Amino acid sequence: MKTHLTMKDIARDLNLSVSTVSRALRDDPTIAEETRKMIKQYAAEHHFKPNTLAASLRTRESNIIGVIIPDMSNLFFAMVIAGMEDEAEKNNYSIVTVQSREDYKTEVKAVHTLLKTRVDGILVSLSKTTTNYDHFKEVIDNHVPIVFYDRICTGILTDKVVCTDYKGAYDAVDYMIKTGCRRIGYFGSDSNLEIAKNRKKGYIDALRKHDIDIDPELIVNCDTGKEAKLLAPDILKMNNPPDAILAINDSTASGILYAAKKLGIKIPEQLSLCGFGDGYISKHTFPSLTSVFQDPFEIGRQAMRLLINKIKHPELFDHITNKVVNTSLQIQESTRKLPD
Amino acid sequence: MKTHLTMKDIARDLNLSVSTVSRALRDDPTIAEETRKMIKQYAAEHHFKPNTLAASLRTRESNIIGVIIPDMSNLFFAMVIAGMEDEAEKNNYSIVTVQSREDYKTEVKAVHTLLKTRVDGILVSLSKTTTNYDHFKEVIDNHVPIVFYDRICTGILTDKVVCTDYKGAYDAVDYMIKTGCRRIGYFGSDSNLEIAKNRKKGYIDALRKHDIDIDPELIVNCDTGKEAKLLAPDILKMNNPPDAILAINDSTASGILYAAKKLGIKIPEQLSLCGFGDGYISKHTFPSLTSVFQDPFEIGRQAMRLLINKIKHPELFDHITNKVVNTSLQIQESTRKLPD
DNA sequence: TTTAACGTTGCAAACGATTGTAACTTAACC
DNA sequence: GGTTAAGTTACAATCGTTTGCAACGTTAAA
Repeated sequence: MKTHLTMKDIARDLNLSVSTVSRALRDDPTIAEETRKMIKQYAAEHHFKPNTLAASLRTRESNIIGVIIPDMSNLFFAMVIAGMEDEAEKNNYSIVTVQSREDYKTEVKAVHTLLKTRVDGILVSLSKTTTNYDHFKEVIDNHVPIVFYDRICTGILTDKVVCTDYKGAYDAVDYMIKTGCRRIGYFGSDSNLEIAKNRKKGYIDALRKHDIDIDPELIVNCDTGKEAKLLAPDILKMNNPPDAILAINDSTASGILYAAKKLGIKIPEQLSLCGFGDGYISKHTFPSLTSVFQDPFEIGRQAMRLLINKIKHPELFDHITNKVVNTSLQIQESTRKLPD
Repeated sequence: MKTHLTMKDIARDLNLSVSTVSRALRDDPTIAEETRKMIKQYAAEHHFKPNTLAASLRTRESNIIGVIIPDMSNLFFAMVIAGMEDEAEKNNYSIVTVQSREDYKTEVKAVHTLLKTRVDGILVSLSKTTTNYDHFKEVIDNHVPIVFYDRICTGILTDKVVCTDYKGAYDAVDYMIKTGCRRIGYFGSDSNLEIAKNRKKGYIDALRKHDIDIDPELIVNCDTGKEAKLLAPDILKMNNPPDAILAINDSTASGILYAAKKLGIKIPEQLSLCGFGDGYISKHTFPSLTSVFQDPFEIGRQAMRLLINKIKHPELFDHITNKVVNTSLQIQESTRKLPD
């Protein structure tokens, strides 16, 4: 291994001390203008790259943010990371990502990996199977700032960034009612995740507001496209079928769409369909899918920004912060039009 | 900042020297069984986490792999990362990801970021706009192992992991011909990426093998769904329209599908359609899309495995390695059936 | 009894930066 | 001329590990 150029080398070549070199490179005003320029030029010419490990060791700051992702191959999360990366880069932070694979034990391990890496802060979205939060308490005990995004943790008091799940679902149902739909179904899971609860609540409250009775037969426990393809036909073939369905995510909506088309049901004439998601699937279906857009990129950005603020200005952010990213109903072809 | 427990603390509490503690924790056989056990137990009980920064500084190994991704919100790459993560974790490596956003300058910056981070190795897929490779030469000059994946670099001699783009395209066209198609079009870009060249070559060679003339009118320079929606109608409405199209990726295929359906063209009766990709979009279209599956997860895994091998056993892997991941034609609903 | 060998542990110097403080030079002031 | 202050730069400790080598006690061989 060829060894890198170090400050020591520069100091020797320029007949200076290491501390002077260090200070010059960090623009310390106590170093004479002339000396500083000389050092910087020498460094640039020789492609000097300061050893961040050594600096981190000394300053106790790694400038690395740890991110825990339930499933990296889920496009929503992939885009969340993209947003985080974007914001991190602007602030001179790197990110290391670890997956929990929707598994509690893996999540615990991920937390320990990040703690060992001495990250300056952690961003995390809960795995579907997590119900115990001791590993997060450990993070807090270690004084490592932590921010939850999207799938937040209610069992513990922390900062979080969520999107308006309740309002998104509410608005979607409200919209479909205004287009004339009356029997509106819901496909979603009964998991313990806040986002699942909130979306369902939005659905129910919208119906209530319009004095429409809730029919339990129209509520299906299902949150993937695969399941939806299997479960949708039953509900679509009933005597009094729904004229609209809100799905907890686009994958599920796409599954319902597929099943409906197989049955010859006309979309949106006979059935309005609305999903929830990152805007990817919804563009590729036919007809394109009306969907509550979540803006994962923005969620990632906001979460990263909040975390960096907490790291850099702990005194200003010593309280719990709750950021909300707006969802927006993106009306496309799978829902009826509003009457003029 | 509360300070962490260090080896020094353990040594003091146990009346030993730091070196003994260090050796014991790394299972050095020169440390007496009994002492070792005692130290390990104490460390475990007190949740000791060795400071990897210090260790890295000393050993000059960071156990971090740098990954450069053209676009993290592209599901294909998201899944590649998932595969890398999987393999890295098994070998006790972490990964830090940086995006190039398909931009040459950003890519150069990304390389420097990783070099500064003192990663043990780099995995990279070229941005669409990169034509100069000096930044990669710099990596090699710094003796940092580098492996290209998917979008490889031919301007420089390095290890790489690719999938069988040529064969994938060839087989797809061959299959469509066997189902009776004769006028087969191609939607793809003329970029300088190897994958683009190889897919087009596969398409052309398959036609040649069956003595079908190549009609330049059926070849469209286009590689996104958006463009395809705009460009496809022209070719579909010509007097002598294609009866099949191979698209360079699923997004493009999905765009063509959309346009065809708008025009009332029956899929696959009037037009067979085949894409190329990670198997995600192709499941969500209607009809579902026949597509050359690339297995991004496997590509990521293989690339990571190769890189780690080069890092750990440089003497065994001092030659250029070229790994190939097989593609497979996934026949779904958008292509005609083979005659019995 | 001496010596060699072995099994264990400790000493101290790295790794490459950061930073409080000391030391030096020069100019300015009384 | 002596004192002081400002402006520069150097010294040395430090961050928490790793690791070559020295040193120790014990046992076995000579």
